[in-house]
Amino acid sequence: MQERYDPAAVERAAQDYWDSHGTFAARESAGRGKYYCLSMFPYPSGRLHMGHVRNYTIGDVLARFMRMQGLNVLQPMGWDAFGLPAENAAIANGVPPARWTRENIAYMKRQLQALGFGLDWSRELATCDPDYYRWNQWLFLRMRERGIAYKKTGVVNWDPIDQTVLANEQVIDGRGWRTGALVEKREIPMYYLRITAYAEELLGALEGLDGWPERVRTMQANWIGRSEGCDVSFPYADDTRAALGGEGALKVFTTRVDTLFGVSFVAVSAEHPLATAAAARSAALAEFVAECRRGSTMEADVATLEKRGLPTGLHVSHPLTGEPIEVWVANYVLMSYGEGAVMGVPAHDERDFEFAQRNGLAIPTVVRPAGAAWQQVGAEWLPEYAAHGITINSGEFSGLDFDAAVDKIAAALEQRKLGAKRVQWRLRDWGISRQRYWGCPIPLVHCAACGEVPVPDADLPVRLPEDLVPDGSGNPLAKSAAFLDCACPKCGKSARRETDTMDTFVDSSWYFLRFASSDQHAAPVDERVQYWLPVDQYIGGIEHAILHLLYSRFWTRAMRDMGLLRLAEPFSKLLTQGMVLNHIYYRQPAAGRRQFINPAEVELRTDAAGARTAIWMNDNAPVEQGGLGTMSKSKNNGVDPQSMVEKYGADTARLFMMFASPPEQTLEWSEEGVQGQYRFLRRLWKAVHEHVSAAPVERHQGLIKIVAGAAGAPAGASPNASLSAAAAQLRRQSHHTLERVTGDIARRRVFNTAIAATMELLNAVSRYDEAGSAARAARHEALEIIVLCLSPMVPHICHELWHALGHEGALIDESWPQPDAAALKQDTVEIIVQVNGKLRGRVQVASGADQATAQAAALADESVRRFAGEAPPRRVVYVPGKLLNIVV
RNA sequence: GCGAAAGUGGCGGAACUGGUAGACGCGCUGGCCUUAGGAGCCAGUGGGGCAACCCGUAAGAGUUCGAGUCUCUUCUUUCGCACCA
Repeated sequence: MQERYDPAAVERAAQDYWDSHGTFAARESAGRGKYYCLSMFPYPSGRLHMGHVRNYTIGDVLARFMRMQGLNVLQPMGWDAFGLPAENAAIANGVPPARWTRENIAYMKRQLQALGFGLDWSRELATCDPDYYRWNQWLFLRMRERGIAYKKTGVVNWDPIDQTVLANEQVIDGRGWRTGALVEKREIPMYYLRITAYAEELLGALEGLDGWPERVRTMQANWIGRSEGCDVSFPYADDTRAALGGEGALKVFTTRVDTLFGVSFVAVSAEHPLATAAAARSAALAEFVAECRRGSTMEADVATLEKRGLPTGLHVSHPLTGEPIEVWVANYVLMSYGEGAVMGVPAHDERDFEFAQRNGLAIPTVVRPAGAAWQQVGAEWLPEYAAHGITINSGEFSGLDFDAAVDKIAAALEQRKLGAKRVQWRLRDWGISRQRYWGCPIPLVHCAACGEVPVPDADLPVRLPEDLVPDGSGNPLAKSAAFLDCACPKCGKSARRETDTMDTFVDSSWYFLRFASSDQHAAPVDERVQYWLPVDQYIGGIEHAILHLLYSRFWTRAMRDMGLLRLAEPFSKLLTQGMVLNHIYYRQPAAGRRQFINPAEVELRTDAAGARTAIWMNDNAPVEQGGLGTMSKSKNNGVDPQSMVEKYGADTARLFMMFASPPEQTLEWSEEGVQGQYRFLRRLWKAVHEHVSAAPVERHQGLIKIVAGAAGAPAGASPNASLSAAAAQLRRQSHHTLERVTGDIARRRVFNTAIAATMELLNAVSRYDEAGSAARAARHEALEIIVLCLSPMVPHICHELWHALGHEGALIDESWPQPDAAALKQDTVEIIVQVNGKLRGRVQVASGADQATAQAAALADESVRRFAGEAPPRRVVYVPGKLLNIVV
């Protein structure tokens, strides 16, 4: 064994060993439990970032741990390779997205390999491979046959100068990112997947997902958003009938039909047919509707708009009283939710209250609290006004509580065929059409004679040409004759290919299934999915808590209903890792944009007064401190994992990631912290080196028995009996550490405390200075436990140290040991003594001591007696083995 | 705006089931050592106080023998909001 820790050499050797032995190639084999450990696959942006390193280290720790637990582990990796950044790179550099993407994949794959992740590379896939996306197309066609995929119009961001559809992130302050033109909303035909057909099941099944964080389940439940309410139709009044040229009714959905008698207006969205009709007759209204059509389609933008509206001058009739009610157009009503119209009940809804006050509309009170605290709402809004209560001023429906009022009013509406109770979902169908080049082509052909014709299965995949270079103005597929021109599969006449591609969320909605049968060329999946799925542990960023995970749950069910799977939930356990943060430093010029400065170039100085100043080392002048933020290119605060690996080695990078915070929380980058982990590994190396060079190491079969053997104790005797108190104490700590680490990884899924525990053990080994064969054996055992416990986190150095400690085989093939109960046994325990809940002393008592014994021991303590006084205690609380609280 | 979560020393964090607040690490202070290193070793390090002790987990209230942990209110930060992935 070398005296110096040389990470580069150690890591190369360990990786060569795993590669040449095919250690991580997963095999299906009966009789052994399986463990499918999956980290969310990366977008091949060019280089790995720290978020990836964190994500994949967590996965690798669990995969290696479970492998040592004797499970058949599958840990695959792939590439989420379609998407916008490749097109942006093409616009900037003129490189075709295909080439850019493939080069990025090659580079990032080398980075992943250098980090020593135990991945089965034989199953690697990229979503831009025709072998993969042909099954997207195949599955899409099956969904289309079943009515799961269907066509309707949808709203997109339109850049009028570039004549192109923009993604939300390409809209900055309502303007196109390249042209600066005001963005418009535009309706175009698109394909949708009927995820709402699964809303009930997706919501109900959340309850059974007990391996998922509660907060993710809550977020999904809120996203699906089941609400029970009532449809209400407001028949058109004469003026509206005249304007629209016919009979009809305005339909709204409400969860508060008990307040139906408090309606003082109805509001429709700017896209609603009634708004269009009214706008045709009024210039002011037309202007307002046009204004609502400008700006982005993002809900967050819409929700923060100033709530405004205009009357249409048209009326509808109240379904029960027949009173005329004016129709307004309001910018806060969403066409995509419910019916695109709402009834306004200002007295009992805060938004309607503000709207009515602003526009001088009536605010009739129709509900009072059960306690009769008030009979009429005031001029200032109070949250109580929206609470359920007793109906008033509601004709024959007055005096009812919420449930009764809803039942009676809904029944009355139903009788008149003007409404009925209904469940409404917030969840909308999933629009998958993208007017973009770098994605999976939608396999349809447009024929003048036959209309829209699906591409026959035998002709799949519809290949995406890989030599096009987008320029930002529209979809290059629509300009490529080679792609566009084709023969109609039905009539054979010349036809045109569909140029829309699929949302990249489609690609990622089933890749975890494909890993189980990535070499199957006759079908998307085969029987092997039944062996590997569900994923036992899925790991990824919290930012995917809703969309990706919900789409995957839906897609899996859709495939189940096609008979391709016997599985509903794809992910048994979910770990959502926190973001990686770093400091932000910048300078704000008098005019222009902030200049962000990389934290690696900044030095923090503390002046005499204790104030901390950040200095840019390039010019030795101060910079502004912008706090902490997620690592990103735009804030120039990223740290390149590559430089970490080169400087300290993969093990140090992995160890820091696992030590700096628990996996679900944000992780703050710290160069000093990384150095600390590097120091720890060097100390560990040195401790093993000193131990093995002090005397020859015998070959050991495993742990523990060595102590009894080396001390010459008779077989069957407790190994501790022949040990010194200090050696027995070291053994106890060794096995206690093993117990803690096992629980932390297996049960709690936290690694920072597991690492802290092994650090404590190494500190104890360093302090332990007894000599002799028993002492040597106890020390040897402690070092073996440290190396075993750390091996999932820092596998390279542990691989090497395991050999140094006298083992022939590879550490990764070792099984995870059980703590030795005999080593853990303790005769006395320390309990803390409180007086009135305040800590006043601590005493040693026998392990199973009863309350009287503990109390006597406690009162022998001088400090306890002083606070407890002479009078008998009013109450004594005793928690055996832990604490005694004397209340006086 | 709506939905979700998190606030503990100078810093990252620990305290798992309501029971010793600050494990472990970083930083800092003092000392030692040396083939002077971005090395190693030892000691100290929440605040106040000579001490006995007192105070202390974003702020404020409450439940309890006992609250960082449970409840309510407020503040701050982070994530998501359907075409970034």
